[in-house]
Amino acid sequence: MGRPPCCEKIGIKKGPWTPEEDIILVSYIQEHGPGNWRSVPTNTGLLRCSKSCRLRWTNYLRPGIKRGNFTPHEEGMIIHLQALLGNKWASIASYLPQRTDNNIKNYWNTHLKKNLNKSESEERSISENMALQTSATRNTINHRSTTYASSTENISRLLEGSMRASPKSSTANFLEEKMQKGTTNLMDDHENQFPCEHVQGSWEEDQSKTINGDDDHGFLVHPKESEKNVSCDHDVQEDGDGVDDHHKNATPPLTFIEKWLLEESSTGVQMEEMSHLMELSNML
DNA sequence: AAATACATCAACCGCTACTCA
DNA sequence: ATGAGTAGCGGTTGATGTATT
Repeated sequence: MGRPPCCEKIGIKKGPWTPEEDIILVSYIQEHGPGNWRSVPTNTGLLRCSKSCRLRWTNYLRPGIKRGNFTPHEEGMIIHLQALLGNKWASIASYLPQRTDNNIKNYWNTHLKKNLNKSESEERSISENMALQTSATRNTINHRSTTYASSTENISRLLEGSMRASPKSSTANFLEEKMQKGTTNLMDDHENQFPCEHVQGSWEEDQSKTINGDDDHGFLVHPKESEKNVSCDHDVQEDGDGVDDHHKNATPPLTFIEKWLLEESSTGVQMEEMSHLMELSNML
């Protein structure tokens, strides 16, 4: 028979989220943690379906999301993981915890796929392709310098706007209070309030490590700073999703991957990634 | 300066997987 | 064992911004 989609309910709003809605959602998740999305619209009064709330959080508001330019290394990771895993964007995203699956998917479709096809037609080697793609893509995206480093930044910005525009809501007060207390670093709260077992997916675990690590706390990291942490602490969770039957179709050029990773691994970070990739390749 | 084409990405849709009663 | 409900994933669309003519 089939259940009607939740979004077909009357009165459910669609389209772009407003700053006010973002604030409400963020403050609710601050209080209750992500999960139980069904109850979010009910408890917040948001005229959005649970799905939309979840997507908004995971793709945009979630702490630790890095926006803007993909680094050459990230590009390389995506290209090779795509070759390895196919269009398993969520799995690929688990290797790049600061990027969302949606983000990676978009980037692949708009930049990498195109360049890859072009390159393939020129019958170049994969490593040569990577160099080409890297420089080409950098040229393409450099004009877009909107590095939207963290969701706190987003929220504080929109908060500023909404506070100027409208009388303070209780949620706005809640957030502003946090900011003024110097705990703009919502991630501290996030850590306190979202213990790892509460959060789902691989990101949160990766993220909690990233957040706990070093001196920056993930949330208010300067874009440049956060870039330094790209692909650090990739404690990839093999939750089964990452390695599935899709791989059977893939014939990954593992030697290239290994070679590339070795070449790239001057930072040492990639060694860990490589070991994960090797694990994957062993399972194929 | 205006019109048009192109690029980007947030958000939606529909499907599958998973959980639980 | 089964079916309903929910979460998550991947493909696609549409709004918006930017470049080009």
